[in-house]
Amino acid sequence: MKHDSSLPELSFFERVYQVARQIPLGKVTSYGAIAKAIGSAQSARMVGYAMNASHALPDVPAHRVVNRNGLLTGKHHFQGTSLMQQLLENEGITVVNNQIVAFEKHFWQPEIQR
DNA sequence: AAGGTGACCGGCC
DNA sequence: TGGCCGGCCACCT
Repeated sequence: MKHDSSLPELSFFERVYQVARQIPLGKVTSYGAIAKAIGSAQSARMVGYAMNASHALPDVPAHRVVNRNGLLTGKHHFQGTSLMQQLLENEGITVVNNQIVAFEKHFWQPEIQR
């Protein structure tokens, strides 16, 4: 039978964006943490892919997503050579050699989505 | 239309 | 210390 009252499932990308939009100003998280939060812990790579596609979307703070070591691995996907770093520094985060200083202190742990 | 390719991560030498 | 590998899955030829 048709029990089709279920809501349309959000796509993988949409779930990524849903989490990313929650990252508070002045905080950062990692690709892997987002992957885990949407129940797809081993798909960190796809999170990176999704961030790449988030370019045009409003309210997706892609600059607040870095790799597990606090390295700005996505910086080359922003315009200019240091835009990502500057956006972060505007929010009070210090970056040296593409690495966030006191990373743990700024890390924001996404809540598990359900 | 099948296969290569990632803004990754954890595990393993 | 550093490199490789497998897993994941949407895009792009």
